[in-house]
Amino acid sequence: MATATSNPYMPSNSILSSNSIVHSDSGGMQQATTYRDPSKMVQSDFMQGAIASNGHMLSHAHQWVTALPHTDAGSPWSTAMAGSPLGQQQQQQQQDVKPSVQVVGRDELHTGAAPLHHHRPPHLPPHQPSHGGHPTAWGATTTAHLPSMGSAVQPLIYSQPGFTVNGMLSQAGGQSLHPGLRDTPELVDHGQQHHSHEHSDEDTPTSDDLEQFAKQFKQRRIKLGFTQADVGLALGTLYGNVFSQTTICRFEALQLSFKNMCKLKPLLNKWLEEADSSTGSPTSIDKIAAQGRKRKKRTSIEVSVKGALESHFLKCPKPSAQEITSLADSLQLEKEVVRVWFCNRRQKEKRMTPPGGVQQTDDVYSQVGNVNADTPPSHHGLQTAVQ
DNA sequence: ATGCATGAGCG
DNA sequence: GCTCATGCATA
Repeated sequence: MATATSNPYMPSNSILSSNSIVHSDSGGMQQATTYRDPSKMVQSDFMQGAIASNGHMLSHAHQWVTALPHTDAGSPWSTAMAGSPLGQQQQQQQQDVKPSVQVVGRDELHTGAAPLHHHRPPHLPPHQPSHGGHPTAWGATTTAHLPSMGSAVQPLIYSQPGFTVNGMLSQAGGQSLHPGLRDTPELVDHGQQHHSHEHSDEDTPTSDDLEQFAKQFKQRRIKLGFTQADVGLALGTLYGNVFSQTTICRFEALQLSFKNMCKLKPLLNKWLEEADSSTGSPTSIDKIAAQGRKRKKRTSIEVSVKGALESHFLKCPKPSAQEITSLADSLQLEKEVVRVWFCNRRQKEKRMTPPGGVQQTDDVYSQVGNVNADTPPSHHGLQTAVQ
C-alpha cells in the first residue's frame, strides 16, 4: 500500500500530533457505536481496488480515532489558493496500481474494463501546500474547502431554479425545506436554458445534461481503467482540487446537489478529455501521506432508532434544539448526533437523486411546474441500473 | 456505495 | 444553529 510519504505536499509534521485527546464524549454510551478500527493505513483507494490484499483492520479502542491518514494533504490550498505556486510535484512513484491489479471493485468489473495500461494525466503543478495546519480542536489540518471555486475563480453559475429535488419535490423553487437555503438567486432562471440542449460546460446544464454526462463519464472512466479515487486525485494534480472517491462516486450517482453537480462537471469533463487524449503513460499519483487528525468515531445508529428518527423527520424535518434534545434523550443518543442526523437527512433531500430512491409515486410523467432544470425523473435512468 | 462527521460561511 | 460541500470510515 504504499503509503508513501513522499508527497510534495505536507511535510512531515503529521505524525506527531496524534493522540492525546481522547475525549470521551458525553454519554459515551451510545448504544450502538461500533468500535471498529481505525486502520492505520491509508486507504487510498481501498475498496475500489482491491481489498484482497489487505483488508484487515485492527481495532482500537478509543472513540476518537487518532491519527488517521487523512488525505487532507491533498488540500493544500487552504485558503490561500490564489495563485500560488508551488508547483512541482513529483508525480509518481510507481504506478499502475490500479488497473491491473485491481480486483476491481464493482463497477469496473462488470463493465468489463480491462485496462491494461494506464495513462497518466499530466499533472500540472497546481497547488501549493501552504496551508497551515492549524490545530484546531482536535486536529489540525484544515479542511479542504476550496474557496477558490466557491467564489472566485470559477465561473459557476449557480442556478438552482426549480431544480429542487425531484423526488421530494417541493414544487417550485421554494422548496419545502425552508429557510436558509441558498440564496436563491433568481439569476439564472430567466432565460437561458430552455432552448439549448447541448451545452457542454459553459452554460448551466440541465438535470438531463448532468445525468447524461455523469453516465458517460462513468463509462469512460471505467473504460480507461481509472477508479473513482484516481479521478479524484487527478483532479488535484490537474487543477489543484483534490476530491475523494466519495465525491466522484456521488457525482456519478447524481447524489450531489444540482449546484454542486454543475460545479464539478467542468472539472470532470476536462479530466475526461485529458484522460482519453493522453494514452499511455502510466502514472499514478501518489497517495498522499497520512496525516494526523482526530475525528470522532462514527456513530452507528441502530435500525430501530433510525426508524424513529426517520419518522420524526417526516413530521418535522427541522426540529428545534429542544426537540432535538428530547429526542436525543429518548433515543439515548447524543444530542449532537441527532442534530447531525437531521442535517444530513435534510441534505439528502436536496440531492438530485432522492433519498429513498423512490420518486414520487405518482406523476413521474406529468411534471408540473418545473420549468427548467426540472427533475430527471422522466426518463430517469436512475443510476440504479448502473452501479 | 453510504452513513455519520467536519468546517467554512452566514446569519 | 443551519446549509452546503466534502470526506473518513464503514458496511
